[in-house]
Amino acid sequence: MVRAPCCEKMGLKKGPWTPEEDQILISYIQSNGHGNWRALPKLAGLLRCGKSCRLRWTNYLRPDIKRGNFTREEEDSIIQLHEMLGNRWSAIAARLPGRTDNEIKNVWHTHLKKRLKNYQPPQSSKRHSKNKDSKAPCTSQIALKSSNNFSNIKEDGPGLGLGSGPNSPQLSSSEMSTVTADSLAVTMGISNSNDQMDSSENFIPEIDESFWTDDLSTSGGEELQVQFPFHDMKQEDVEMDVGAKLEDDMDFWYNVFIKSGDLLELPEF
DNA sequence: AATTTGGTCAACCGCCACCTA
DNA sequence: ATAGGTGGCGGTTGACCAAAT
Repeated sequence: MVRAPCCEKMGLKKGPWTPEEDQILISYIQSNGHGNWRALPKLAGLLRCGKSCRLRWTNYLRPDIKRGNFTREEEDSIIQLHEMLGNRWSAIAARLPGRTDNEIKNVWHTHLKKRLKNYQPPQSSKRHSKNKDSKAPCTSQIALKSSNNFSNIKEDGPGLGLGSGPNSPQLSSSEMSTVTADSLAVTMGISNSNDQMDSSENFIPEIDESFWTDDLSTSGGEELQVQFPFHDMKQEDVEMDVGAKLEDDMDFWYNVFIKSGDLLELPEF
């Protein structure tokens, strides 16, 4: 298939938008809507390609866009959502009213990655050596703070919302599809089995797309254990949260038990 | 004061999925 | 079934600015 040319035509302007162009675009969309982005610039009298117009509108001119710095709460939400969704910026943006995927992506790369990087576990911690790869997710404190939320976030389509991101629960997709429980009983625990984390660099298993399922009902009484790693937390924080002293050879995971047949309340977005 | 370095963010690029004929 | 058109997405770039040297 031959790709349609975009912005290749000579005479189409590129680069920053001027206030005049903005005004033209706003006026046109306000009175005509944006039925066809490709046709829009010509109809509106703009020397831009449709793609550029759409981007400008969705990322900057849309009336419902919230300008200004991100609050701490918003940043926390982004971290948490990124933990679950990975680099799916549009999915993250859909959960943050008034924020665009581009904006969130920028904030992630400029602020939040740094913020998380600074969150180093103590050198003496055993898990530290296991997590030498900086690419490994390091936002497990979010799971600690809000493990209940993990079970209640709805994906684009119906599903458990336990996340297909890099730090997703340890479930095979086949297991997951049968455990579309209606509710979660979230418990917390510590595992001291070293086989939770193998010695490979990326010990968090990947979950493929089939992880997500439309099947929200299930019968049977099986109980499935889902584990959230929080290997980057400071040991003392984990101990405080758990309310117990941790042994040196313990790995740091939350155990979440899903009981099928119960009711899972999904938030509305 | 001039230059370099680093951070920020708007915009672009290329790919992909979906829809329609 | 296939080609072409379109919108959407994520990665990347580059202009701009402020701080550091």
